[in-house]
Amino acid sequence: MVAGPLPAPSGPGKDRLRLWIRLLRASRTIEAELRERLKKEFNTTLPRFDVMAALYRAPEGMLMSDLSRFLLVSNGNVTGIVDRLVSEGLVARARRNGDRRTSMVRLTEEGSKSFGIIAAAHESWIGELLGKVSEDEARRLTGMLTSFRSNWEGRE
Amino acid sequence: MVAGPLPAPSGPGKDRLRLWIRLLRASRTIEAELRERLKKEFNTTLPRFDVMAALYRAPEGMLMSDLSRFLLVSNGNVTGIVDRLVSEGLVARARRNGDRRTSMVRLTEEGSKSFGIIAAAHESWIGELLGKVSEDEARRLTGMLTSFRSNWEGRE
DNA sequence: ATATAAAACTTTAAGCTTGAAATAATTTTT
DNA sequence: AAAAATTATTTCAAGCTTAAAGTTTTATAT
Repeated sequence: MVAGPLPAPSGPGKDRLRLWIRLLRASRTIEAELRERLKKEFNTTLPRFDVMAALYRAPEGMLMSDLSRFLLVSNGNVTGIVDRLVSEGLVARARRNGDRRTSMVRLTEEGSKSFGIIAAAHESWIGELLGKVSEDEARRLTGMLTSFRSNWEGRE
Repeated sequence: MVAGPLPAPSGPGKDRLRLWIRLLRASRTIEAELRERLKKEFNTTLPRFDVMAALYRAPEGMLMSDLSRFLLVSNGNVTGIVDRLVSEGLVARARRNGDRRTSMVRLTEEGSKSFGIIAAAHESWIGELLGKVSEDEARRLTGMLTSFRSNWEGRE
């Protein structure tokens, strides 16, 4: 029994494997393009952008653990990124009276202004990069991915 | 003109932005789970797995630049990962007579055996993690992502 | 009240990642 | 043939990433 010269994978489960590979390649392709443009146009990075985007939606601020949960990255990771954003004056940590273990992290005035500009460019880039996906197709795909997410969250 | 307390984004282009966010979250969620299982079950990493998967499909070997192009990562990155795989005895570099700048990289006997085992587990994990996506839906999604890719490759 | 456990973070070590600079070999131009 | 340009790869510095271990503070149990 010989496998032959690399036939297209087939059999039960292969459709899902193929889906995963396509999904991964699509997101890596777009991610690479965004990373490059963020660097070139605004001298920043995707992780910094992600943190700022999360904080932009939360004017009252977020805990480090909120950030880490929301962004799907580890605690220690967020510490480093926030450290750098703080040293650049884009983000501030505010000690809390109630619980001295935690601190509220939020955008500074400058951070908020800066993010607004970058976010506008970011949105138009996405429009460009996904331009060939019709609005209708975009909604259908989004729907499928949303149902994936709720299934995921509901797993034991 | 006030933005209001964070309404769901709407307007032209918002559907594509939302799609991108969902796409990114789905792939990060799955990636994190795979990374954790690869570490726990086989004491390896996703980048190592990716390199070995590419080499598994190419018994005759691949150039470093082939690997880097195929995996969508930088040249220097591949150098490091291959270095580690070589030091673990899973991959070998073979100098070529024709062009002494390049070397053919391929799986060793051990690497190939090891990858076979890991790949089987990997495929069943994907089946499990995407289990709620029906085979039919998987094919539809894959089709959309494939057309994204060909559009992408055809852009100037 | 004291000890124990839990929670929120930070630190650390190892590895991944990129873009840019450096090396070395090959090809093209003059 | 010598010089210049190109190609394939590695090295480097800076930053991202994780899991695990360590700190400090708060909550719970005895």
